[in-house]
Amino acid sequence: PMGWDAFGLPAENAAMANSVPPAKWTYDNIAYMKKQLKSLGFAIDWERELATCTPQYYRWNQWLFLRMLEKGIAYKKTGTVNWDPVDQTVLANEQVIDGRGWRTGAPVEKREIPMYYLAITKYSEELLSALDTLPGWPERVKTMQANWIGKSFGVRLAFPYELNGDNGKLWVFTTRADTIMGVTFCAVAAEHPLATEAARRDPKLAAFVDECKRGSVMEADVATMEKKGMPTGLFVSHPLTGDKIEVWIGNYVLMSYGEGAVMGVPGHDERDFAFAKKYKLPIAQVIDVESRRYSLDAWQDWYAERGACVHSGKYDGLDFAKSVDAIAADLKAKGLGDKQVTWRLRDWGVSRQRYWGCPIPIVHCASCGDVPVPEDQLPVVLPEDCVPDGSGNPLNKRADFLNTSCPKCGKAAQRETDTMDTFVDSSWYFLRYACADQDGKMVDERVNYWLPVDQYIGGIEHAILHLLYSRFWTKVMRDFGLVKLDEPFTRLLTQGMVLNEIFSRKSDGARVQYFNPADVDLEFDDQGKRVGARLKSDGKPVESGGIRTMSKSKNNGVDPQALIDQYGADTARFFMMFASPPEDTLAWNDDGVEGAYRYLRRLWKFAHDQQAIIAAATSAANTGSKAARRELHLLLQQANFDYERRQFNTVASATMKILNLLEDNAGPAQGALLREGMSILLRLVSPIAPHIALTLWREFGFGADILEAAWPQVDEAALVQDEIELVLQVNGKHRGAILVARSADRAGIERLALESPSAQKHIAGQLVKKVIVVPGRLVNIVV
RNA sequence: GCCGGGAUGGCGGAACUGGUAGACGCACGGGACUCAAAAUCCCGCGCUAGCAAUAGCGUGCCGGUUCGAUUCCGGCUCCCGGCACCA
Repeated sequence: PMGWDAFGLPAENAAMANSVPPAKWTYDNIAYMKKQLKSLGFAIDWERELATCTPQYYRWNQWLFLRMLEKGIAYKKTGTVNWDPVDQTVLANEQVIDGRGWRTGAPVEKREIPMYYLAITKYSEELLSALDTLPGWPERVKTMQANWIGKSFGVRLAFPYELNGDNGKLWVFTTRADTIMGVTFCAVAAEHPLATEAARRDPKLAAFVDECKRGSVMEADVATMEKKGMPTGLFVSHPLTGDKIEVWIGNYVLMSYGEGAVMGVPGHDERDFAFAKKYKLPIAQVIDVESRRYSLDAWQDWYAERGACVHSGKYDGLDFAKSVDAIAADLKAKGLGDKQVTWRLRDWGVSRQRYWGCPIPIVHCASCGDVPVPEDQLPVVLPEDCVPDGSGNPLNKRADFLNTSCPKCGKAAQRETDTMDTFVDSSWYFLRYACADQDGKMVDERVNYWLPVDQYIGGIEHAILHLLYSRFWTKVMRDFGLVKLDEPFTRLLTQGMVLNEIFSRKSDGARVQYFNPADVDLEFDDQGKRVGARLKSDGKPVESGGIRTMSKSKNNGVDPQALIDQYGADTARFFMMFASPPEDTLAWNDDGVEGAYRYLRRLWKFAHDQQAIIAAATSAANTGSKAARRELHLLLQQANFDYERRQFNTVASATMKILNLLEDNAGPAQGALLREGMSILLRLVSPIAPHIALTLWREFGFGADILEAAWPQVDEAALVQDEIELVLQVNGKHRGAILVARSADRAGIERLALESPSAQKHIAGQLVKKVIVVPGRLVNIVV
């Protein structure tokens, strides 16, 4: 996962020293990387690195995983997965949703399987609070992470019950303890012990429990499915009143969240309200908001707002904070509850029943149990000739991989065939960059020099999972003494998604085949309306699946190499920078690439046409047109501002405006302006179109390496003007402009404005109520 | 459903803290150059009315604040990303 940007210096290309514009600018990416890495003090043997990075990577993944097991950061427990009852395999979420032509419409079941987890929740507090130490991260990403971690303050409380002669407690968690007197039922997950007990007594309940266990475990599915429930016939006692409360089984209660049970307050929770309406359960108002009228007829949003307790006995009149305090204190006195902080964040299940991924380094022995693979036997590597066929993990069918001996007792044993989530790999690859040649350790001291990453760039789709896992992994490595970092990424840029059209065709049976848009010809009628699409290779029609995120599975990605081959790297880069701000979603369309190509060719030609003039001019003689020079420095100011805020499309546009300006001032009369303008323009455009900028920079004798040149600075003196144009408005409507002296005072400006013919026309004898003057901007006459 | 984001011409987008909406470019139309084409250059280009000057309307929808709203506030609609096993 190297992810190097194609930010190459030009090869020493003979064509570029020529003043004939080359058709393309090319570069040798790997040669450049080697050179750069060497200059940074790395000695990388690239071929060797490619050949060895994967096993090296597995080795340290596995090594750290075993350390985590020792420290209790990694642990094993059962987890719930989506199970395909037809193929008897674990389903990926994507297969559940759209099938990719594999399992569309297949029944889905939940299944409990043993899995390895990483205790990310041990770091909840730090992962949340450390967001404040990341000013270089976008606010929206920090908000998403904070919501995902989901710290909430509430009360954990118990409903006592007696069952088969034993006393038990049904624990629930609530953020709304103030509504406790409104509890009219409790609901438990199908996997809850009380549900199991109820199912044992009643076959109808057993059938319902089975039904609940079918269906997806995905949060989005659970949240949108129809809420169903059944009474268990079991009762618990209200912890404060002692009233009998019936326990229900609800399909919307998840065993993996909180306690696997909830208290039902239909009076003040929208979901409970709908549930109570459906099953004719009592609904009680126990919170009053500004004495509004409560009605059982329909849900109102204010029912869920915080207010004062009513119909709650001794708690009546108390506000949210006071009632929660009082109720928590009373529960505590009875030993039936207390305040508790809970988190939405769950531990990270890293086991995957798939072939691609780092093997989990565990051996299962009949006598010794789960035995870690000894350090000197790491890495456990994958067989390289496995072919996944879509029916389960192929490692299970590989005797050569599966069969081994127990590291403890030496008897025949089996390897774990689950592999690690690939998010494990992406959680620390950036650390390894700083010490890729290190054979003896996971990372070494160089990491503390190079890291954290100054500027990290990735898609917005990684705002939560990848970025949170990386932060967690870094903190674990820190706590193990491997690195001295708290956070992996100082500044973060989240790109918007690049979308493209999806073309597909149903081939044999249900399987869908996807075609890259580059391989598809579009057909239009005489009005220019799209009428169809055909595959270039066989001329037969293909279907459009809409414009969506580029993905490998939908084969709608774009290879920038095609643009580079046709127009050169500078044009490809300039076009992409110009197309939209990096944070925005963009539907891919390369129609505009011709414009970028034209611009760079125009720049190249203009520079050479004016080369003699520019060479003859001296930079000291700023004798050119004052207005033009002011315009130049205004554009430079704008470009510098836009670079600062990373809005590169308007930087590209500023460089176009500068070329337009210089073209308007071509000729010997403006030699000084042209020289200064060209020197500014080349430096501004150099990060976007480095090859052409560097070549022209050298040819003009500005310096040997444009990357070493000082960044252009605005000459404040050039911005000063003697007369200022102010916008003239009457009643807020634009009615022309007036020209005033720089030194004009407010009264003078008002007079000039009122006297101007345009203002006179629109005032038309009406009474002038006031005149608003915004210095340097506008005058607004209110009549 | 929940969390985050978005909506401005035919298209991508611009308008920095409330102050000339549509910069810059694409596409399109007209012209110059050419035997012709390509390339290049010049002009036009939000909508409606008008020969024009100009006037009215216009930043997803409804309402509010303000001398003035793409920008601020309240309420919606639609679209995109994430929702823990695509990674």
